[in-house]
Amino acid sequence: MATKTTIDQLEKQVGDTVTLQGWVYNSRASGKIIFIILRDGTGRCQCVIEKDENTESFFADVKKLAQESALALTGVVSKEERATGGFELKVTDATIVHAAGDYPITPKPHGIEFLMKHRHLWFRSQRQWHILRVRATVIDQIRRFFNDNGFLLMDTPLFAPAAGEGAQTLFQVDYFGDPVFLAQTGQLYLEAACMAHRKVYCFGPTFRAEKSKTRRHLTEFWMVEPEIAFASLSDVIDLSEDLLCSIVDRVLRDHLDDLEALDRNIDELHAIKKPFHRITYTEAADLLRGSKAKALLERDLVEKNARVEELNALIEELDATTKAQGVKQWKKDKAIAEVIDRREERSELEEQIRNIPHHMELAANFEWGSDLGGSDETIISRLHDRPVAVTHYPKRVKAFYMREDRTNDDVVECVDVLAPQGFGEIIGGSAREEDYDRLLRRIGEEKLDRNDYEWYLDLRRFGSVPHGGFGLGVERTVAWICNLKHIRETIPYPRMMGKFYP
RNA sequence: UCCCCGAUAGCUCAAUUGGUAGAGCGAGCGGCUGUUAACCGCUAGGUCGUAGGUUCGAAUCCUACUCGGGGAGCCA
Repeated sequence: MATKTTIDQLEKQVGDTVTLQGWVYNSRASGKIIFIILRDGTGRCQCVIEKDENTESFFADVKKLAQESALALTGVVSKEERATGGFELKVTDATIVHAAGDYPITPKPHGIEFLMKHRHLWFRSQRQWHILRVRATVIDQIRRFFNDNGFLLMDTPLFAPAAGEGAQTLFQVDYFGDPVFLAQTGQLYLEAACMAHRKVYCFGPTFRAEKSKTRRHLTEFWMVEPEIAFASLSDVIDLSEDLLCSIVDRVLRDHLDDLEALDRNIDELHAIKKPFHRITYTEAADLLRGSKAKALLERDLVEKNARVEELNALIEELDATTKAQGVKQWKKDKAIAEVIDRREERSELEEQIRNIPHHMELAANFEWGSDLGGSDETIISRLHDRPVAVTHYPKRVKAFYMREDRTNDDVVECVDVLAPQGFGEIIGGSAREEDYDRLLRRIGEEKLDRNDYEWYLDLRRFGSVPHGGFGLGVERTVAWICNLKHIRETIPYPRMMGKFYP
């Protein structure tokens, strides 16, 4: 009797007769031998069926199975260098669990619209499988980090009566006839909770009705928010460093194979160590206006133009291959697929090249007082090899609850942590205003309705202390760690502007 | 809300620039004993996003709309 096992256990079972249950990832057959790449959720394994007296009863049926058909295969495990994964199952028995119909996602290139429509099937594909494994570990490490460091989980409501920050970007829902909003942060509730439990965090989905269709935005995403009583801005930054380092270390420990499959530069991740760079907004503004930023963009322009030339030549060459006589079809297929990729790269570069002069202008003419734009963040993060904590933004571009700098009323004690390699903001946090009068004044200045914040003002009436925290976006973190161009691949079912299927 | 790009077979793309709509993959049938996105032969598969316009003639040119992609603003 063969024992049931999974593909991730095969290295301990060489020589044994085992049963694998899984799905046909790909299959190739000739007259008397079938190669099935079986995937079982834990990995992929090549299974070989040779036609003989043992296999005759099912050989023809298995040979006909379409991609993603489900089956159980029994056979002897061997080490096999020729096979993907390094192991092979020589099949002696097979049970067809379900013969699949015409599976839409073939092992050929597909467009993003098609893949998104088939997200429920797409995440069976190899690359998506690796990404979602890393996501699960990132989330697990976040929970562990806080649980192991004395933080208490405090769930905050998803139905919220008023805005946390700005009301324009909230989803309104009908709550038994009353309008309420889907929460875009649990922070205010956490501030109350940290006065009861000192160190707390919340972790859950959050909703933003921002009308942005970019690679960095989802309307529903996951955010973890810690909040600590008796904490200064510097304590908040220390915590963000420790958290990010622990996430990166854990992923490097447990997911090297996934990162390699995703073509992630591992050295760049190994470089993520404390301390991060800390600069003030004012220093960032100087940096933007300075010669380093200018030189970076000028070099960019030269390099990107050179790359476009390179791509032009490459595309021409590949095009010739696809049209040449006597070239094997699979070589043409590969050339066509590469042409598509290279053209996409080229059109992206061309857009970037078009934007660079504008970005240079924005950076060179950056005025103290305005918020850092996306291109500004990219410049700052690319001028550093580790994450950068940018602190002390002008008061008027930040939220009302942020603590005013007691030495300079124009700025607040806040921090944005920018991921390296131009990935941009993954953390936003601050020390919170603990002074009753100052907070009340800020509520007035922002023209918020004081009545909505009476309970929040209570926190400044009864044992108010300095406190602070931050929010970390899970999807942006995963995109950075996995080096993904687009955030939509970091969550099983992405919700974006105008998209909620499947 | 604004700017740029796109829409042709189930999928990914061609169509000599205005002159009879084509290939690969996938699907079906047949062949092949070590394949790595296997290979070889045959078959089926189309209201060229929608609606107008220009023209002897439109997938191709023009206008509007719809949908999608990328970016700006805003943000994690």
